[in-house]
Amino acid sequence: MPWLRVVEAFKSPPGSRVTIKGWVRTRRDSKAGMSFVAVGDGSCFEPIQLVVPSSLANYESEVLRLTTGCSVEAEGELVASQGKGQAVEVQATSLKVVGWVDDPDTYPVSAKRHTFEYLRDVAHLRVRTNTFGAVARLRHTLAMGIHRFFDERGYFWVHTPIVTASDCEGAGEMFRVSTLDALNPARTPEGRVDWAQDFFAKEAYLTVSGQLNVETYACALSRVYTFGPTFRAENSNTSRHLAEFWMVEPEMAFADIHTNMDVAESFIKSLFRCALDERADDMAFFNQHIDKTVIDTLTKTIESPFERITYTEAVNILKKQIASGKKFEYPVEWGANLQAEHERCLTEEVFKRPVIVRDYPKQIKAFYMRLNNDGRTVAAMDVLVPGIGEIIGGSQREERLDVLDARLEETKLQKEAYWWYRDLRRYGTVPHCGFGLGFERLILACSGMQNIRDVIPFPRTPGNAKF
RNA sequence: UCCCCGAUAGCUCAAUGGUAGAGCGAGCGGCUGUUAACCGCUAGGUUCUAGGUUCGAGUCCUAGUCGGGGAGCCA
Repeated sequence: MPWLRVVEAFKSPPGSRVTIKGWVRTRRDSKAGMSFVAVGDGSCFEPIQLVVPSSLANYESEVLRLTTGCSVEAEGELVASQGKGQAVEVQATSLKVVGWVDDPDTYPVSAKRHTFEYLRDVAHLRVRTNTFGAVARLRHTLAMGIHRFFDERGYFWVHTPIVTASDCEGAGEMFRVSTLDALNPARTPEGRVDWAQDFFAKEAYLTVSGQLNVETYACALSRVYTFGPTFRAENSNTSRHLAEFWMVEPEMAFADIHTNMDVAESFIKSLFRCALDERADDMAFFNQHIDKTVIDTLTKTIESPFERITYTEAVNILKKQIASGKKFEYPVEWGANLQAEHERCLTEEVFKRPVIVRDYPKQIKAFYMRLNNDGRTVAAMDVLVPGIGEIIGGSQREERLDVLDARLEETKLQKEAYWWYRDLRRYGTVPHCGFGLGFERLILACSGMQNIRDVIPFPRTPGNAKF
């Protein structure tokens, strides 16, 4: 009898003889001489119902003792269901218990509602719930969608390093990577820690971005992207930050900020479409139980163009909002960073759809962003979406060596440390651009989930690296 | 890191400074082609930790730990 995943069983014709393997979700007994056992194996949202007759030899001894979480292996015939609630079910001819649940009373994910906060403490078991199973499948589907999007457009996936010994990565606290004895490190004659004796013979860290590395590949392969884990040692305690998260960073040669915006917009839309088309079962669940507007939001986002404005226009719009009575905690002033409340106002109240803001004052952006002709703004862009805020940050890169050097000087960075980055501008430089998309923030947007800790299997945050 | 809120049964939550309760889950029984099943019974507690105030603290005070919401940093 062929072993079918539940998702395959649902697609098989009635009369098929099948083997199902999975975990018990619920059990209901009927005095009509049978038990109904819902079994899920994670292959799709819906569990499949086994109809287990009381005539089985182990019915009294085992089937009636099944509880949520037990693993089972059942054989039977796929039949049209006599009951409501499911089209097909398995009329079981045998049911073998593979693994019991030790103590059903304390099984952490019993068949009842649990809060997400509680489930984070049992992250090893929470994926057995409806919500976390759906998130896990959506996460996979979006990851595959990302690779497909770029593959179809001729981008090459570049595996930029996780460990970086070049201190070129700029802003953001980094995690140190070291094999020195923390209690008794090698020391220089002056008594300082002697990093020359460390594993990489210099200070090393976990990457905060693959961008600088991937630029080198863009300046040879033309269209490339990275997709991998990223680490930030910031003490951020919010529902939108993780110490370890996944980031997608495309980088394109012979392309300017406008191409960058075009790619970012079609990228987001493509992924929203991917979620709706390929995870319809899980999306229906999210829409019903997590966020009743999520499918509508994704659909509308796909159908309408993103708003595109400059930072200067954004400031003017926000000032008009204030003039007509809108209250902000922080002032709106040209030259200052847009606060979360300002970004939210733009995307949620003024335009009510995704907004791309570009051309920010150079003093609030990174050294590598291309200086505009006005001499005071750079070709940077942020994509803001309702409910999440910033989901993408990117820019056209400064390809002119003299301008780059001037910016390095302005921001008090050491030219020598960026020697290979500067080489790209010395040898056949080209206009190029790219952006970074927070993968978990994308999953938040697609699912309607509220907390970023619930869309990654094992979240790492300040003070927490359990599991 | 800053501001605010919280921690009581396996889970979600009640309890005026005066005998710690309910719903769900679990166990047992009943009923039923069941499906958030339903009905009855039973078990289940170091009230986060350490101090303090009080005749008496789940409740008030102090410190800590953990969690949530918001802010900053960003993706």
